[in-house]
Amino acid sequence: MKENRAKKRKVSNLLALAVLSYLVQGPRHPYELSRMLRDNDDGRSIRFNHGSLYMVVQQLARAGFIAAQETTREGQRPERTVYALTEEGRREQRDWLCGLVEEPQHEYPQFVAALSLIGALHPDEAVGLLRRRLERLDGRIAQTRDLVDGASALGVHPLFSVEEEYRLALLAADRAFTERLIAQITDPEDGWAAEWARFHERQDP
Amino acid sequence: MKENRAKKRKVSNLLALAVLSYLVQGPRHPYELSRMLRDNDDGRSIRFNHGSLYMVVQQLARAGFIAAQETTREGQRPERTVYALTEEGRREQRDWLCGLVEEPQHEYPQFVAALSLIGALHPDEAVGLLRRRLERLDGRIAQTRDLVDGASALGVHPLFSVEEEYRLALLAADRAFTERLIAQITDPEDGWAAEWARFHERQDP
DNA sequence: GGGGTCATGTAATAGGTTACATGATTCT
DNA sequence: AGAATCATGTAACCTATTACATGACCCC
Repeated sequence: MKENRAKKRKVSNLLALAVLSYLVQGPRHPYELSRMLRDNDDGRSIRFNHGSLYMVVQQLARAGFIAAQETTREGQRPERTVYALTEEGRREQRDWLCGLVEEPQHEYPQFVAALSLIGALHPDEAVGLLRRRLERLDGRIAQTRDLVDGASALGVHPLFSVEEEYRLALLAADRAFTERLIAQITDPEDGWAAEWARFHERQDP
Repeated sequence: MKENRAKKRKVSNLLALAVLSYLVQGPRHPYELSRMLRDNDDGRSIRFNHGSLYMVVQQLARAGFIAAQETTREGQRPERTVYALTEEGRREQRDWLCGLVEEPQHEYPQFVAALSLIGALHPDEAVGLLRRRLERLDGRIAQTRDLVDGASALGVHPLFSVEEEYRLALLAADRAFTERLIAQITDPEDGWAAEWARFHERQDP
C-alpha cells in the first residue's frame, strides 16, 4: 500500500486555485475574475487563457466548490452568472494553497528535458548553445528585475512581488549552473569534451 | 506584426523530443522506446506514461517526422510496428533540442503560483508552512544527491547525471530563497508580518 | 458612421490520462 | 496450476486551447 502522495484534486488546474482564492473576497462573475487576473498580471504565474477560465469555473461548480448565485443582465450584453464560494470550496482553497506552500512539487522544466538529451549533440555545439543561453538569461534577469523595481517604485508592497523575486532566484541559479557546466565541458585538463566527442562519433554517424 | 517567438511545433509534447532523439540511433518499435525511457529513468525529466507514448508516436507519424517501416509479429504477441526517423524528423529533433538549450523558457512552477496567492494566508500560518517547506526541501536534496552519487559510483559519466545536478542547483536556490523569505516576514524590526496581518484582517473575515 | 477593440460567452478540436484487454512468461 | 507480472496495444474519457459569435462602446 502506498502513502497518499499529493492527493488528487477534483479540479487540478492551478487556474482553479486562483479562482477560488479570488472568490474568498466575495462572489464574482467569470468575466470579473478574468479581468482581475489580467490586471494583476497573474498570467505570468499561472497559465491562463480566456477559454480555460470558463472551463475551470464549470468544473468547480460541478465539483461543488462554487455555486451559481444569480444571473443578471445589463443592457443588451450577454447574461453574467455570479458565482460564490461554498464551504467545501473554502476548505479546498485553504488546503490546496497550504499544500503548495509547504510541499515542494516535482516539476518538469524544459531545460531538464534538454539536459537529459544533450548527449545527442556534439560537445562543441552544446557549448556554443550554452553560451547563448547565458546571454538570454541575463536578458530575462534584467527584465524581471525591472518589473519588480517598477512595482516597488509605485509603492506596491514587496509581498506582491514575491513570486517574481523567486523567479529571479531561480534565474540566478540557472545562470550559475550554466556557467559551471560550460567550464566542466571545456576544462583543458580534464573537461568532458574529448570523451563526449568520442562517444558521440560512435552513435551518430 | 509580432516576432516569431518559439515557433509552434507541430508536436509539442516533450515526450516526442525524447522519441525523436532515441530514433536517431536507429528504428525502434514503440514498446522498445517505452522500455528505454523507463530504463534510463527519463520519467524524472520528461512527463511520461505509457498511453501518451502511443499517442505521441501517432502524432509524429502524422506530422511526417517518423515513418512506419515494417510490421512484425513474434509468436502470438500483438503486432509491433517499427518506426524510423525521416529527414524532416532529424531536422526537427536538432532544431528543437538546440532551441531548448539556448533559449530559457518561461515556465509555471507550482510554487510561483502559490507565492502569487500567498497573501490570502495569515502571515503566521505562512511562516509555519515555509518552515515545513525547508525540511521537505532538505529531504529532496538528499534524495537527489544520493541518486547522483549512486550513478557516479557505478561509473556512469557525469554527463548523464547533468539534469539531476541542475535540479540540485534549483533546489538549493529554492531553499535559500525560502529561508530569506521567512526572515523577511519575521524580522522584528521591519518584517512584513504586521502590515500583512492588518491587510489580511480587512479582506478575510 | 465605420473600424477597432471591449465585454461576454459557446462550440469545435486537439491533446493527454486512465482504464481496459489479452496472450506470454515466470514464480511458487 | 494459479498468481503475478511483462509485453503490447486500443478505446473511452477528461482537459485544455482555438476558433467563432455578437452586441456595445469609443475614436477619429
